[in-house]
Amino acid sequence: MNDNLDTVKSDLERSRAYHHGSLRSALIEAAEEVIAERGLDRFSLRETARRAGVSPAAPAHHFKDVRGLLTAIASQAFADLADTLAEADATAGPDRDARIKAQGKAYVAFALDRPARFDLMWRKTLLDNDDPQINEQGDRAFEMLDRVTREPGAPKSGTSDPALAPSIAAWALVHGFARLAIDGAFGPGPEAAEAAARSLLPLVLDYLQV
Amino acid sequence: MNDNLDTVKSDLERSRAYHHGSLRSALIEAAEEVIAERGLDRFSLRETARRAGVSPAAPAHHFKDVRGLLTAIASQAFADLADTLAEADATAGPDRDARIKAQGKAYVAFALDRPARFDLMWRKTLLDNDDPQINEQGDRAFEMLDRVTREPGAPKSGTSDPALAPSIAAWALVHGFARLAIDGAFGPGPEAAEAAARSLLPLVLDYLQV
DNA sequence: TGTACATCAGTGAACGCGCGTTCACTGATGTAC
DNA sequence: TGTACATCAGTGAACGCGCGTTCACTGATGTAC
Repeated sequence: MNDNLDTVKSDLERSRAYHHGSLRSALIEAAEEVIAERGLDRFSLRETARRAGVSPAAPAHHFKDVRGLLTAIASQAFADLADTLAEADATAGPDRDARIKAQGKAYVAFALDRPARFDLMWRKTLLDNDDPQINEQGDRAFEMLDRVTREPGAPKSGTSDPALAPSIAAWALVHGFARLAIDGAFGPGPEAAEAAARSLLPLVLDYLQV
Repeated sequence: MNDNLDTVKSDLERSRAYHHGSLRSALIEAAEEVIAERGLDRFSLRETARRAGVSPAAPAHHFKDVRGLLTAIASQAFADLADTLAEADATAGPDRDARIKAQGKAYVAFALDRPARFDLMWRKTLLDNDDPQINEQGDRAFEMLDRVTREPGAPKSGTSDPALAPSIAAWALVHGFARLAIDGAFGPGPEAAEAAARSLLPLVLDYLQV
């Protein structure tokens, strides 16, 4: 208990310290904030450093460059997505159709919850596509969907086109719905997107017959 | 005939002329080239002017600002999309299911044909969303899909959720497929995207039962 | 326990860059008479 | 058909901006003895 108290420093103390202590995660947090507020197009590393209360040269000690920071964020986002889908699946009970729908709703909810971060996940030109982590986490997320959706009877890990088709169909449907909602096709602002996800998505999912 | 010959100038002559004659459309063409080559994130008005062989101040005589130029391009793109869908629909014959599938394939083909332009159409932060033209053409494109897909028997222009659901399902499916393909989810490069559209998309469309 | 020293994680100033837009201008075009 | 003149569509230089990254540096931390 005393140990704990001793190592916990106030924000003030931490801000005064020459060494930040957890700058890496603070930068990630600040960057997500910047993206959420200004959008991916107006993201900047300098602004991120400013928010973290640190000089513009500081991030270089934790990330190779701006692309490295963004890749770390996207990688974590894919990991979160995979976890979210796994949890939705587990909560949905045993019925296959219910599990697919639960994952679909969770996918859209994930996207709408933090749309700017969802943008980043797919803006490949800004990311280091050779990073092993981001690819691993991306695969993990798709595999969650694929495991339930795959045609019953198809080999578990078949990668031929026919075996993939139903999973891709489900993925495309929810991905497209999320994108359209985020991009304002159902009306401007996050409210319209949320409303569409609430009232329209359940109906839409009924037209997917896998 | 002579009239024609007299008014046709060689590229050289035109490039020398103080007045360009058709700078507006030349700028649009150059801008699409820049976007296609460098991607939307690295688009610039100055580079566009450079390609059109004109000073950086020239575009201001034809477009209010960079956003105006991009909006004009996106607006034209939506018009093209609507036309493309209409043509696919007309060519597909009378069968409803065939028409829906034809439009779906045309939608994806349109997106993959010029992915950077497709990006622009949905990058709302870069566009003037109050522009009446872009909204009109966007609506026109969706209505093409909606006209075939709408539940048989539902009122032609019902805008209630249940009436929209099948059309939105179709739209989301093809939009999501196109986005995933463009963003490299089926493999890197345009070849992988084209291959997926060829071999996977027809199978995927079978899981949509509207 | 105290000290010397290597390493680590910051600073802040400076770099060069390309951008969108504005400005006063000028050459070309079109129109009224 | 010719001329005066307004309008149009360009020029090119300059503006201020914010950016990512590099540099030599320094203060703090941790470790070997």
